[in-house]
Amino acid sequence: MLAMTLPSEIETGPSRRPDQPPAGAHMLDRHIRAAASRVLQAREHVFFEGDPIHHVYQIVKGTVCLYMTLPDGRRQIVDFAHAGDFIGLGESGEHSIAAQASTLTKLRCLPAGALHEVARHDPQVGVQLYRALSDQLAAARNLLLTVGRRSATERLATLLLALSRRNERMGADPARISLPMSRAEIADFLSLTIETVSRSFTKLRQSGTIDLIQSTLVLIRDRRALEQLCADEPAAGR
Amino acid sequence: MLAMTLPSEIETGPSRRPDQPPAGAHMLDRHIRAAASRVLQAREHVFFEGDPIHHVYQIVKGTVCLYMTLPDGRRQIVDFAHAGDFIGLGESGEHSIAAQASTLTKLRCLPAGALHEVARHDPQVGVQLYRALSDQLAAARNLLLTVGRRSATERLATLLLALSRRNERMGADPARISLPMSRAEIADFLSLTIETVSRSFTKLRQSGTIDLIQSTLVLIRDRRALEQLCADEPAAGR
DNA sequence: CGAGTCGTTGATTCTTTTCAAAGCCCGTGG
DNA sequence: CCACGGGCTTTGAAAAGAATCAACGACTCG
Repeated sequence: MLAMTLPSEIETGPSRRPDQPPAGAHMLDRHIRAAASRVLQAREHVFFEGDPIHHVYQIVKGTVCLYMTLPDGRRQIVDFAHAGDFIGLGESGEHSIAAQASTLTKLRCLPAGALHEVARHDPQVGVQLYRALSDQLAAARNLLLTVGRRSATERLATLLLALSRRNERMGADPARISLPMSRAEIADFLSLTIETVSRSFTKLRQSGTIDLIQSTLVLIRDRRALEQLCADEPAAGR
Repeated sequence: MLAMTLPSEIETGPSRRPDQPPAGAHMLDRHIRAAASRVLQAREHVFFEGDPIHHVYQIVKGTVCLYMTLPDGRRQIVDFAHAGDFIGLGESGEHSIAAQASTLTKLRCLPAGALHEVARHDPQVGVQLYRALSDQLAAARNLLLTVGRRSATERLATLLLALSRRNERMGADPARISLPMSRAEIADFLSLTIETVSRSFTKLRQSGTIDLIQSTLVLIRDRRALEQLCADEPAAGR
């Protein structure tokens, strides 16, 4: 198992500036900066179901899909992790889910033991991890609602709108969505088949809701219609 | 394993008694014991989607279902909370899900602010809440796999086996399952209709896998068959 | 005992899956 | 530079599974 990082080692991070705040507000950032990083090609795995847990990872760049499988091969993607997100949080012993890069991805590797040790001593870090976990719980439950109760087209609309909103938050064009995942991944995320995903794209295109510039590049033409389909919030004052 | 709590900070809690144990191991329990409790009849709500967050609750007795709804009324139950479980963890601002008692239920009410304050000062408590949240995340993802990728009968088998295993953990008869929820709740949990749930029960009964003593009391006759249907673990050495 | 809720069963419809094949995009190699 | 091959995506037709619509039965509570 991994020993606690010594304070001196914390300083290792590249590009630290001396004007740091007094409290532990950025302790986590520091540890992350000090961590080893790892680059994965699309389709490479970060870890598999059942692997012993060594690290918690933070996505620096790219998209990672987290999935579970049944023995007969049926697969359910339970989350897509994007830049900034943590994966492997809250697990102990061995991984209960697998993580696979969807695109070229860069990760920071945080030794799990050390991270939890830090969290134990530094409430700030603990709170940060707690929040991250809460967000993942909320995401899982939202996906559950989508998969359990929405139709195929509604599911796709929900995904597109989520990606659009993500663009918005990141300062990118919310009407132009570059899909970081394949049809197969979308299918396994939305609990559909690739054929149904494809047909749903076609339906949205034919209804004028979206444009498909390429199979991986979507333009939202009618956001209202998309929101109507998701119907997650009574889309009132927007 | 766990870091020592700072003795001075432990003293902060309200209604502290002098016979406290040395470590923070029972801090959370104590706060819980000191908390107000609340009794709800079946179908009463603990809180609704959108309610401001005042408390985190721990179930003392009974079963609470947590659900989300779409504006048109479609409902997805995302979890059933049983005795010992926390509900309302990880939320902030207002509740994103609703909580409704399935049976006569007793809760302990923990003021959310105070609890988080304690967690901030006492890593033991923080870790406990973190674990509870991790468990909920794992549960949500498992349910996602079930709902997304299993057939109707498999879903029901998965639920029955989960309840059976829960009995096992609690020292009750794993072959005798007393369902604390209605068909409608099972349907909304497994993303089916009540008719399909009923038909799945019938199928399991007719295949000799279970007995239905009453609509709410199930006897497992062929556990192997049930495990086969779930196929969550290669059911090898069991 | 009657009303009402909850659960089961049946017939039909609908959505999605499955099976099958063609089209498209892209990189490779001639 | 263009032809070829392979994977990914789209489209079509048929089949399966679950939902819907409808009615009946069972249990519970006044």
